[in-house]
Amino acid sequence: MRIARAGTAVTKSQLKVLRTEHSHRLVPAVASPAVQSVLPVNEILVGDCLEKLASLPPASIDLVFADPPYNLQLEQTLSRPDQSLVDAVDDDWDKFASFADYDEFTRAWLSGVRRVMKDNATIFVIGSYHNIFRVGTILQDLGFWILNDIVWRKANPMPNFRGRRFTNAHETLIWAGKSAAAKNYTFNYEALKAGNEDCQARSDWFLPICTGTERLKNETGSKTHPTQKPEALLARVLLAASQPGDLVLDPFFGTGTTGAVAKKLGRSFIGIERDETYAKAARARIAAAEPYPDEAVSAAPSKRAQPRVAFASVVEAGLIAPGAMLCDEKKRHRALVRADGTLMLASAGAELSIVGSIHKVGALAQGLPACNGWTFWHVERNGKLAPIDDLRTTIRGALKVAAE
Amino acid sequence: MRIARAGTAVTKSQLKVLRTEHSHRLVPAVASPAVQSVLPVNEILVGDCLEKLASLPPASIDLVFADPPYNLQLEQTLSRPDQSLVDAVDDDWDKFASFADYDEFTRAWLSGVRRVMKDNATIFVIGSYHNIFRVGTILQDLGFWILNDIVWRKANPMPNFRGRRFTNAHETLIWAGKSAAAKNYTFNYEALKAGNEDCQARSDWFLPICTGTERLKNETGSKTHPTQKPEALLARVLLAASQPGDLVLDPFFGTGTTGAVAKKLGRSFIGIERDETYAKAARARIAAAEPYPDEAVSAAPSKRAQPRVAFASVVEAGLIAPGAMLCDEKKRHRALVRADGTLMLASAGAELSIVGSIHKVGALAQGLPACNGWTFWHVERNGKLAPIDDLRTTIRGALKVAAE
DNA sequence: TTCCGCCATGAATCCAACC
DNA sequence: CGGTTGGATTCATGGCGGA
Repeated sequence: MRIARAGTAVTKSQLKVLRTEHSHRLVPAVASPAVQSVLPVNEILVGDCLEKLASLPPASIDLVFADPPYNLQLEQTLSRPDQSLVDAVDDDWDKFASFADYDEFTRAWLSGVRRVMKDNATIFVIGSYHNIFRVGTILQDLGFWILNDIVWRKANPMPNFRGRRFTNAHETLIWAGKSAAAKNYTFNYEALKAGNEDCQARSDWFLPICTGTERLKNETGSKTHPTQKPEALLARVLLAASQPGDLVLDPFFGTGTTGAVAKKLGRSFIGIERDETYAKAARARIAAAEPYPDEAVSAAPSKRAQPRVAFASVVEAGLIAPGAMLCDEKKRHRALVRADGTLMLASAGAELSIVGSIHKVGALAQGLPACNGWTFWHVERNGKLAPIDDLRTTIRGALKVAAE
Repeated sequence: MRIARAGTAVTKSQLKVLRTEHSHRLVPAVASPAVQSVLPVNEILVGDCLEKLASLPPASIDLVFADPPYNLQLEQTLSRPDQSLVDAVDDDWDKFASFADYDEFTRAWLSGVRRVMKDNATIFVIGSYHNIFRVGTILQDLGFWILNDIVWRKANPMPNFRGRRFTNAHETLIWAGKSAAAKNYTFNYEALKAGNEDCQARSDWFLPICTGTERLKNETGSKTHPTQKPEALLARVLLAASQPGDLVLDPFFGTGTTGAVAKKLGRSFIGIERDETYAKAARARIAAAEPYPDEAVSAAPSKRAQPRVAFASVVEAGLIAPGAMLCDEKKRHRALVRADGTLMLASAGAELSIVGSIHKVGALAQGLPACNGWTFWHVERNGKLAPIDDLRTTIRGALKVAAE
């Protein structure tokens, strides 16, 4: 049995699961020993995704992680404010002639993946607004059952350089079961809760993007793959929805983040990748990966820093009303609170149009280069002046419950 | 003209936009004065969403906020009641049929909404993983252009009682323009940034759900509407993507959160709601809402809206004399001011014939593809270097006085 | 050795007015 | 309508080199 062979440190409860699967599903699926023997565990299949999927036996996979092309549809170049050029994803593999073409491609690979999933297997697909809605629709149309959509909030996203949209600071993962009937999928609820300060794991995850030494580079020092995912993201996926010894399929393997994390966490993997350059880098990477000690294979609580609070959220929360007046401690300067969280300086007789952040307006009022608006501006409550920093403290108390 | 009436402090460039829209779109659309006169500003249209949308003139709306139904099993507007999801989860045909019904409904109302949107209008649609993927796909298929997907992270989501999934702690908003060609949509970038600690606004928003006194209750104490959205969410939408006086459409008005917030923020609204009970609650709520003071909601001055000033007029005004020398902040480059408002680069020993605009010469001096000459070039005054942007500010001040 | 400043960079559907 | 020009625009992090 390849699956049993590939597993490491299988616990009693895990054994029970394996046994159950064996008796109910694996046996019919692997009636032909010839087929079973070719299940390429911990290997990278280099070639076309659909062909390689078709070569795998049905109902053999425990978990799927898929990072398909996003179909970004970029048409121009983009420069940073310092005139440096953004290194965009312009690879051929991300180009599709139309939404219809992208849909056809998506339907094909998702159908192929669904065939090789065990009935209680689940799938994660990651994407952005360019493609994720199409992926989600097709998942539903094919009979998958969505369990959650999950938001990967990026700690350090690329800014919006032209100031014409919100900073695109997240990507979306869809987590789905093979069908609505499959209720006995793996979800390590207790472990996730224990690793999250005894608080249920939420559908929003806060993680940095992949940079630094984790980011693979080629000989010339440029990135090996344009869209390498952070290992922390894959770790959270595998820890949440698989057990040690499980077999994880990644049909868009790239440089093998899924494989490296699977090895570290005591899972097996099968990767499909059509680009030999990526596959080669993945092989070297996975060979160098060291499995963690068994007892370390559990979710680790993440550090949390003091959350940054915007003055706009103080206004939104109703702690101070638009139109209210602020002043400094000595009542020498006054400013009006606006609905969007900016201030308008109320200078005697002068132009009333100075509008800006609490910090900027505080600095302008005093003629200083900078100012901490939180401590400079005060609000009158019960005849006493209190710094608006007190309002921030209130907000932080509420945030602490849920924010990371 | 309702639109001009509603506008406040219309600038020259805005007037031009209005004129363009008037001549190209509004006039043909409102050929019949009777139709124009019935634009039901600040009213709630009680009835079928599609019918009411069809009664509105085309290209008349500045911003749309839509919170469509997504519970297939309870949705009565769908042409076929759906029992298939519960009873026959394995039946792909039934499943497809019910999704198809939802898709048909979605395509219908989104088409109706698109017709009444001005070309530079945008739309926000909110949903969860049950429906948002289908909404996003249909938005794209209808020609809308997605600008962002936005995640509303809930401060206090309902816990997951079964412990079989991640706590569903967010909802998704899709922000889209009417088409990819429409680039001049409203996005109050600078105000959002100023209200967010001078840091550009991200695609993930953290807000509490609607509870407490904000939550409408009926006589028996139960909630009036099952999915009432928090006003803070609507406030952020309106503050980000509309201007005071703009007309906001909400085709699923419910208990009127959009209308109440629009009134408070100096926007107009049109609501469509088929349930008279909800509409009645909304009317009372909006009547009780108090607008914030004008100066708390007026459009924040943005650099983009400032009138253009030619460097030639700075020279003409005598603020800097022909023959004067400019340099960059680090005194690495020097250029001579010419009487016609062009600069001549003074490179050491090399050809002196490089002449061009402040931007071109700045770019050439640094070997960059582009440069903002206003902030790059400096002039020495009283032993200190000041950017020539200061001179532009002086000119603009004079222009402002002359205009009044 | 440590600290500080400078520089590079990340899945990006990223401008608008004028001639 | 297309080409050209004006000029507005960035956050967090890691690496590196000099002090």
